[in-house]
This record gives sequence, structure tokens and C-alpha cells, in this order.
Amino acid sequence: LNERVYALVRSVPPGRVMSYGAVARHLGAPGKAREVGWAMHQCPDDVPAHRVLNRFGEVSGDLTTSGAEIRRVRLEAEGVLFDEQGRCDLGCYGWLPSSTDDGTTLADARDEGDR
DNA sequence: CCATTGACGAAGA
DNA sequence: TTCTTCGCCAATG
Repeated sequence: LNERVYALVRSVPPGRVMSYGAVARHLGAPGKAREVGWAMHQCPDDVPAHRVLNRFGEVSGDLTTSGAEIRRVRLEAEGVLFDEQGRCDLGCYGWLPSSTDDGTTLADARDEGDR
């Protein structure tokens, strides 16, 4: 199963993010979000784990630790903007494997700001 | 084998 | 939205 998680995460393009629950759901395992999280903890180097966030769009783990902070930096480098709360808008950055890549909505949704 | 914990999520308060 | 409780599954003690 974890291989399927990795495959799906690899399919996520730069500047886009998916929640653990979303990944689990697309794998056909809606209740196994934690398993996905653990799989990402084991994430091979070829898997862009930084594109997988929790359902609030914030980088999981303790930001005081290196890994989490680095993940956030990489996301910002890919164009993902974080607010003061350390969160990003899943409504616009959230990527569905079957969805068309369109950044138009992205900038527009950004204008809504907080909430 | 049983008890805790955890890169999670949804529902209740 | 934030906090708590419950559920869920795997890893760890």
C-alpha cells in the first residue's frame, strides 16, 4: 500500500499539495490516513513528501525539527505561500490526480486572504 | 500479547 | 476556529 502512496505523491506536480486523508481516499482507504502519514515518514528520497500536508494545509511534525522546516522551505520554493499561521490554502493548492492543472483559480483564491 | 503513541480525520462542544 | 474525544491502523515499548 505504501508503494501506492509513493506513486500518487510522485504524481503531484510542483506547487501543488495533497492532504494525507486525500491520498488515503484516492488509494481506496479513507480511514487509513495515519498509515499514509507513517508511509510518508518512511518516505524514500524519490518521493516529494513536502507536497503532502495535513488537512489544514500545514506542514506536519514539529517545525522546530529540521525535516518539517525544510519541507516548508521546499514548498515555498515551488510557489506555495504560507500565512502567518504556517498554513496554505488547500482549496487552491490541493491537487486532485484527475484534475486539470490550472493555476488561474490559485491566484484568485489567494486574494481571499485569511479564513 | 497488551499498552502507548503518532507526519491523521471527522464529529462534538 | 480551537480543543477534546473517538476511530483507525501500524510501529514501538
